[in-house]
Amino acid sequence: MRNCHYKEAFKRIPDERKERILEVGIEEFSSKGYENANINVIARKAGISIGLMYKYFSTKEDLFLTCISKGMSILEDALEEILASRDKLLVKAEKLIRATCELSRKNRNYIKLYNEVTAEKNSERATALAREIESQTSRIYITCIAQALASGDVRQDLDPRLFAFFFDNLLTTLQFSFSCEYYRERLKIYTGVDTDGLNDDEIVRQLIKFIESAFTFEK
Amino acid sequence: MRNCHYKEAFKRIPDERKERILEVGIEEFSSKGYENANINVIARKAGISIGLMYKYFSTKEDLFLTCISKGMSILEDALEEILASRDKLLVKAEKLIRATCELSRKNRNYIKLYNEVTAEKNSERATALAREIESQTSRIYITCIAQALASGDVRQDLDPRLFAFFFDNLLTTLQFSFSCEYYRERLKIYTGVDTDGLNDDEIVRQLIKFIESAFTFEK
Amino acid sequence: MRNCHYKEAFKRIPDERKERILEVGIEEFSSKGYENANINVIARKAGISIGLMYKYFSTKEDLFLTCISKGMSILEDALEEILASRDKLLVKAEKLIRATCELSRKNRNYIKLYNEVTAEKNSERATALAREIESQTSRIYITCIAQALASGDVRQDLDPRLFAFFFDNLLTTLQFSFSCEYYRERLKIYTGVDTDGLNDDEIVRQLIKFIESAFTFEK
Amino acid sequence: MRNCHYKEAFKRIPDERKERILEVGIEEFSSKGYENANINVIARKAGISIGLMYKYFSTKEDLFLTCISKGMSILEDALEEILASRDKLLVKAEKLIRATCELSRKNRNYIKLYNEVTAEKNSERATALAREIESQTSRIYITCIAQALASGDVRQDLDPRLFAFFFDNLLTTLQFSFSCEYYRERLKIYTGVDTDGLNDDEIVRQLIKFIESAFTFEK
DNA sequence: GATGAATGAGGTTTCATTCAT
DNA sequence: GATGAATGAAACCTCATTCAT
Repeated sequence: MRNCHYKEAFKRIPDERKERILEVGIEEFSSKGYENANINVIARKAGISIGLMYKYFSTKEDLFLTCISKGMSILEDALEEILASRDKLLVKAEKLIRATCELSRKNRNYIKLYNEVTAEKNSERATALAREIESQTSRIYITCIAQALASGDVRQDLDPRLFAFFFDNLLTTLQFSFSCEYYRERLKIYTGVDTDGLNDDEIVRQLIKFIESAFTFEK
Repeated sequence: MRNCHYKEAFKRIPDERKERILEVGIEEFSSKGYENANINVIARKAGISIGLMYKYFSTKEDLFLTCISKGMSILEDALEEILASRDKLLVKAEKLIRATCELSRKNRNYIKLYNEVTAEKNSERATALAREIESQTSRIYITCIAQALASGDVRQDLDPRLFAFFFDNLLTTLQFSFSCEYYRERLKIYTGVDTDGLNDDEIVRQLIKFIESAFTFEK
Repeated sequence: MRNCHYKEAFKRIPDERKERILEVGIEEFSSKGYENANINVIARKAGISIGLMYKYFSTKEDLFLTCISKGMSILEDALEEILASRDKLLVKAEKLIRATCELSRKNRNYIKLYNEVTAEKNSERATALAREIESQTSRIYITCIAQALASGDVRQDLDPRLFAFFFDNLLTTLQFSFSCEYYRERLKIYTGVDTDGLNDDEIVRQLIKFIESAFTFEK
Repeated sequence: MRNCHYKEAFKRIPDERKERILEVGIEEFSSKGYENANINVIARKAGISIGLMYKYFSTKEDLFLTCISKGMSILEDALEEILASRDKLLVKAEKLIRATCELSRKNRNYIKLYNEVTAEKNSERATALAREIESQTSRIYITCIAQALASGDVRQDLDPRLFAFFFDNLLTTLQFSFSCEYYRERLKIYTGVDTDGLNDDEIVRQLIKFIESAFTFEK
């Protein structure tokens, strides 16, 4: 995440206030969606005046983008730590899946915000956001798999880019399935169990099985 | 999809007009999102008065839901035909993946509409929509895998419900990756190639590999 | 009531249908008020098409006026019978009061309609309505009192017109107090008892006392 | 009148502006009725934007209720002053009648607003309004008559509650007869004279006679 | 820097009335 | 005579943004 969507003034205020504004913003945007979120309400809940809000952010959109920056980098950081380890691919994968479950339970707001972003209709904004959010993670995923390929740890005819893509697709939907209303109900329909009542271990185990050798005869 | 969200009057009009209204509605909702879609614009583009629109649908939301019903049942029908075949699981899977690619290219609007639905923030509506949209498909997926399990075609320690879930997750994100702005850019970031320039065959082949024996040593 | 507000076509239809249309109209106008009544709904409830409604009445207002004509003449008829009798004034008054109570309990709709009319804001319409509705009754009241005056039955220094006016004021508010929501609650506040639980006899007796010699020393 | 129907922001503005908004509102509501009054017009005439109007009042209804509060308390205050005096009952009554005439001529808008309220069709709102508006006045009227009863100033077999009710009925209709279109024409029909041309003294004198010993033989 | 009062365009929804069949 | 589909003006209300203090 490089682009910065706040004004100079926002940089100068105490971290605590920064934090409060963005937390309230994330809460509002993630629970109501971009259109239904109300910037006047966000200002009030954050304990600052609406005038000051506009000293910090030029538009509602900029506030939204700054909230996203914060939310996404928190999510990224958690996963990148794991990706940076020297574990073998499947071990990393398992750790990532487990971390994804935990992260989703703890940070529903951030995930919902991410979900909101993925539904962006405006082409320009969507493209810019995808670049901001997905570039780094994708690079790391691809590198990991490429390394596994080089060291002969995985089948040689796989395409690292597409496999990284598929794997991230699974993690992404898993996140949503823990956090976002529609996906939560969908998971419940598939498993027959409420998301909150699900056993993470079982999901991790099955997902590992799935990517390890889904739909193949048992050996 | 059972629930019906239009009024009696809508049932009585010629199919051609029904079609036009819903097509325009789907175009508007999928390109701008629910909040930014404008019913007056939809009415005008569909060539009817706004008053008549309200003779057909009680609220903007009902029009939206009817658009969704139409869009989703078209998508479902295409996939269920394949699911009903007597092919072996992996063959079915391949057909499904290929059909998903084609469907997504041809019906971007419907997929975008589905994507809009998955981002629904209102808990009640999200739950109701998930039930309407996911119930039948999930049941079929689960049944297919359960049958494969019974006939020994797949590894015996998999959970049919979770595997169906994971597989559908892959199809869903694949759909989005062909149709929705954010996901399209994300796919481009992963593959390095613009979605329109992608070779479906390669994606199908790699995805089959992925679910067949992802992350396992080549034999 | 002389003026007629319906079209030729309305005259020609069977009485039963006339009756039904006006009854439904009275029900709708009296329960929702003129503005909130919906002529399309009235047509549907009366079992005729809206097109036909406009064959019978040029405008919503004309339907309203015709409903009023019907409602008011029913109320008038009941009272005029009493007024036409040869009883002495106080006897007539008592009969009128008692009849008013009964009438109000039985014909809440008509009274509410009358109440709606008395709140008419448009000066022209208000004037025309008052003339249509009040002329005859007022004339009879005045005549009665003038006759009582001539025969020495009442104090000689009263003005028949004003006394008729005051007396009718009391009857009118009494009607409203039995039928119209606001006035019903107001009566409850004054008496401490719900209108439905009130004893008509007591009201009649007290009202007779009131007009007979209110606020004077007992002899 | 206790309940408050405006927002905090309305409390904070200068009295002059408060006054202007409510005066314009009362003018609009009383001349057109609740349904036909237009808040955008009220805002424009009051010299404020519609947005600001909604900062002061949550809904059209709340603006209406606040207008009523103002109008009714002005009317109440004028009468309560008289009621609080130590005059004998008939003296008080005469003062009240005379004040009612004057008040009605000077405050036609307020009376018309009150008239609008008395025609409220919605049961809940009607009940709430009656309680807000009638409770205090009724209590005072009843007390006055009860005191007169205790001191032997009036006939001993009257019911204070009903007599208060009847007396207030006369004052209420008198008010309407000076202010509201329908009632004005009705008064003209009864008296033969236009309301504006009426001599208040004569009305006061006759009404006092009416309540003092209506319909009784002269002694 | 900080405030919050003020703006006003724009969207959803209603319903009296028309008119082709 | 009878139908009811169709019209479209108009009203309430929201909220991003500005700016005087």
